[in-house]
Amino acid sequence: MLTERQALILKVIIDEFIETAQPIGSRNIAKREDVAYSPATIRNDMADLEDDGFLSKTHSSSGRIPSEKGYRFYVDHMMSPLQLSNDEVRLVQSQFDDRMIEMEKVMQNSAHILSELTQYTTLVLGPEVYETKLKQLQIVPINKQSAIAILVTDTGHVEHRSFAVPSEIDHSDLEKVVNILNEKLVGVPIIYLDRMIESEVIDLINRYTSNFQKSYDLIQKALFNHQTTSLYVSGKSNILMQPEFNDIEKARSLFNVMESEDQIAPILKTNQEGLKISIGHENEMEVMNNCTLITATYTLGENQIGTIALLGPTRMEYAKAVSLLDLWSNHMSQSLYRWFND
Amino acid sequence: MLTERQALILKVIIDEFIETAQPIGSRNIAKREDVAYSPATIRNDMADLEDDGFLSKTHSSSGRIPSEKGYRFYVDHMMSPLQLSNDEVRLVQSQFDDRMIEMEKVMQNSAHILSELTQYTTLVLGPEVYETKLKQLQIVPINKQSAIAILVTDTGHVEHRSFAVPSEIDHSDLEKVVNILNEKLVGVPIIYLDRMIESEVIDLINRYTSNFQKSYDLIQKALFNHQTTSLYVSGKSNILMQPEFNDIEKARSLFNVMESEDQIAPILKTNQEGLKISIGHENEMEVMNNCTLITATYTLGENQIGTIALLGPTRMEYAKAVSLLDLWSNHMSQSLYRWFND
DNA sequence: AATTAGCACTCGTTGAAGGTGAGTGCTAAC
DNA sequence: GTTAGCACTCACCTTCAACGAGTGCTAATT
Repeated sequence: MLTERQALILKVIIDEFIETAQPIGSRNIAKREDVAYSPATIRNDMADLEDDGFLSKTHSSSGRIPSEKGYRFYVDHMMSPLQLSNDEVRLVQSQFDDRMIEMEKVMQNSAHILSELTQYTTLVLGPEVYETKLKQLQIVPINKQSAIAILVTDTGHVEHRSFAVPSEIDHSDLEKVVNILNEKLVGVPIIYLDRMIESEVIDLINRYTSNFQKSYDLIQKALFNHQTTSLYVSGKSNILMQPEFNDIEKARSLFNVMESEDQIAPILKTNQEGLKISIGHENEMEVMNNCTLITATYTLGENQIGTIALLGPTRMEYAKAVSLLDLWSNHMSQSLYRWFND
Repeated sequence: MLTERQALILKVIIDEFIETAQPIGSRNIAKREDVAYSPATIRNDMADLEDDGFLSKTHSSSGRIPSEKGYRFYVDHMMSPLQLSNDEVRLVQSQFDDRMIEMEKVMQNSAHILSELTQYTTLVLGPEVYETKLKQLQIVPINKQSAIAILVTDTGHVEHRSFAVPSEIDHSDLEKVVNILNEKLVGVPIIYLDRMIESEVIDLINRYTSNFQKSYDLIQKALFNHQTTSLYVSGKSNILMQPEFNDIEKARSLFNVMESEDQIAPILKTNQEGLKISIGHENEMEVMNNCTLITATYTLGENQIGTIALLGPTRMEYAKAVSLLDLWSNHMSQSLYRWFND
């Protein structure tokens, strides 16, 4: 479809535009060493590329900028994976050493490091709680009126809530109920806890005193009654550094979306395996129409358990972003496998 | 020092400027019902107020804007505490019901609600860990190679870290060590844990097998080896909504500071009791020279344990910000007292 | 037939010039 | 002590012209 020369010109324009954020003119392209054609020739090809929708102009006599179709072609057919620097690779590897590790920290850290390395905003969506299984329940009394309930899952996720303890309930009551719950529920997937309690535990508890029931109610409220989608966002303010957000209104509306977990989480969830790149209007959300979102999934064993994503302007350093995200998600999946599979 | 009329004019200018962010002219002041003087009279007083440093101009024929000295005078002498709306008061109260409660959630929630109510950025600095005492240690094995160590304090703070377990160490070893630690260390202030271990526990552990020592090392690394300053920031992007940050460069530099816990925490720490208002250049940090920071401390019993602050432009709704922060910190202190003192 | 040189044309950007209006300071009158 | 009147200032807006980076088209060159 594209001649070799057209492809070269498209690539040069995209590469330059990614770097400078300025429209690219034919004369500047001709100056490059790897381009051996005159400005006029280049102009002809540019006109063709524009006709075919790969380029556009900001006004009738301006240089060209890539269109979304241009980026799409670039990403699908011409992008050479960037050789990451040794420093970068080493930094990524060092994040996954064998020392202390737990889900929250991994995700937080991932968001942080990737946003540092790319200067884009990083979004990490953690494992759905219901994919994981109960490892242990624990009650820690704080004082006469309050206690903390702690739930640990087999992925090392720790949930905790404190709650008020009515005076008629003794800590030993709580403890006994927790023992019963642990006995019956350890190993049960979090999502089935409710059903399991219904069928296996309720009867057992009802056999005992009313305090047991009350204790159970407390624990139930504290631990089983809330959904957790764990979303970590880092480098939100990097978006401000991009010239496409010099218009402060655009920055404001994008920030508003990123502040809202409800709006972000679904975008990250609807996701096939591997890397996915959504350019400009391929993003459903209107405020992201001048952004690119690259998502990668990570796995625990065979299960996809979460998503990690980079959000930047459509003028994104695709090669670098893709390479990094790929490297990271692979390392992460491998490490999770090592840590959480016996 | 100021005549009554001058004070009135100063107050009107500040009130109007807080609302509109525009320089205020004499004619507009004269139009107000509560001002019975002609523009010329007002102009004379404005000139005097400018001579005394309470007002300034953006250019020679512009209206007046408050100077930092003007705000300072306003805050110290003329600000009438705002009657908060019933909705607001009720909302604040409802946040401190007696149900499930724990430090992290309180702080997170405080930051969130206050930034919603004020539209400024809210910063909450949590209790220094070393002010609190150990309530319980716990180890939860995840699988053969990893376990999670959980530390609970008497303020309901929960720290947890997972760590790799070498093959030669059995979970029963870990458990025994934790038992010893709990026996000796419960009730000890977190800051003294190290010393206490040195003097009381090490000997005890050394009497047992080398696996005990290794187990202890693991736990030590996981739990006792990191400082926690818990800083919660909410509504950072609110700063973007303020017209004084239409200049995106200013917004960028302020964001950079707010992203860095190291730079923010000290500002919140150096703090006397009660409310403190730092206007413009009273803030040491240069990027905050056009901001006002209002900090309030909250207590647990007699001890100040943390700080809660609002950051906005110098043109801040002082009356509302102060009233809300005051109301909130009082409620918070009272609730903490109820929850964490027997 | 493909490439390139030449040239007229487009249009955003910059800066100067002039008009407008909200504001001031000063003086003189009330 | 207060106010009316008036000249003055200056940010802001609009208009206009010059500039230049870029284009498209045509004709010449390879």
